[in-house]
Amino acid sequence: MVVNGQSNKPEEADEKGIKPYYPEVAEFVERFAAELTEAGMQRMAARVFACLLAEDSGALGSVELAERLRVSPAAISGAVRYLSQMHLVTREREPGSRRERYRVHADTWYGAVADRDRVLGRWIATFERGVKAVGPDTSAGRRLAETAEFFGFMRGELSRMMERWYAHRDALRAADDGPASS
Amino acid sequence: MVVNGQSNKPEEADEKGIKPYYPEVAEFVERFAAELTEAGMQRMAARVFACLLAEDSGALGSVELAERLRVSPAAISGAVRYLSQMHLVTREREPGSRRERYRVHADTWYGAVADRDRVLGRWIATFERGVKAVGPDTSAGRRLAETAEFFGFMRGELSRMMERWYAHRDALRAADDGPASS
DNA sequence: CGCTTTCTTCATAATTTTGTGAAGTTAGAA
DNA sequence: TTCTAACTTCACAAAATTATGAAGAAAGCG
Repeated sequence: MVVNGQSNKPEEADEKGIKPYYPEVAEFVERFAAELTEAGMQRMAARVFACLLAEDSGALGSVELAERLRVSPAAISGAVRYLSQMHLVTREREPGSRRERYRVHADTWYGAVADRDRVLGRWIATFERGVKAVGPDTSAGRRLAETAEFFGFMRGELSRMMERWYAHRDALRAADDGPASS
Repeated sequence: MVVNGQSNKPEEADEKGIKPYYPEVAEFVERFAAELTEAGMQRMAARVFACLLAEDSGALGSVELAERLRVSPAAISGAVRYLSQMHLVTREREPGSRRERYRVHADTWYGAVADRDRVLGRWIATFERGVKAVGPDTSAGRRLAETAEFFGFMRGELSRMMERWYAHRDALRAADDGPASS
């Protein structure tokens, strides 16, 4: 039986040409997961997410995730539920297989921003109630009203920002694909 | 000795004209705190922050916060440390008094955005290491590089967004102050 | 039609976070 | 100088989160 699994070697496939799960990759995964955790994401969810980001295929099943993160497969389930609620990961199932795979998309961040949009909506509603509670003509009322206004502004800006990002990204890709055209 | 303090009445100042800590205000505080918690903020910190937002003066000492939140003053300390690291609250001390007060600013959000800026910086660095770890010519490497690019883009956009916000806000204020000029 | 694989759910255990009271520290007041 | 008011730190208790193994369910395979 494996006692503590502290192997410092790749899990499998030493010389396949495809980079397996080397220690440096694990280091990236754990570091970014820690940063996400610090920013408020659940720890396990952060680890799963980082792990998927660093995976060539961008998708893994729960068994593979459990192996890489040295954690029981059951622990993956809750993490994935959280991530899919956040629209950071989607579930997919290859036809003809029971096995589910969890995938990060190239434009994962679109989902995250869309989610932020809904969150902002709730916050704005809460602030509007708050203004009523403290009274609109008080200092606190003005502060809360302005905060609601700020979030509303942000919400509008966010979608436009995403449009600009896509334009920016496409420009980058064009530059990468055909720099020899000059 | 007070046994459980479950009073449903304002803490003080019933008819002073200034609205004290009415139940509706507490409700706003708890609701918004819950939403912030859900978004990843520590619970106690969220409650303190919401409480300050709903306070007319925008500033309170730890004893007052402890009263309003029905919590021991010691619990305030950690929450405030967290909030000031986040640049959501600043400490101030009236000259000639030992008492510290914790304040939210009118433009609290500027600090939050500035903080986000630093966080994004760390993330970008982490992603650049990640690209090295998986290899720049792999799918994962391209995904990580693009993610770093995305965060860099966001970082730039954020500061411009804040400028637009201030312009927007000033326009609103002008409209509020002098709508009779037509 | 039952076996195997894979995910989920559940109860429980372990860990981490959060809250508390008490003691310590510091600044101003008498 | 000594006292008081206020915050902080510390050790420990309470609560919440997270991880686990086992049992259950669902889809394909033989």
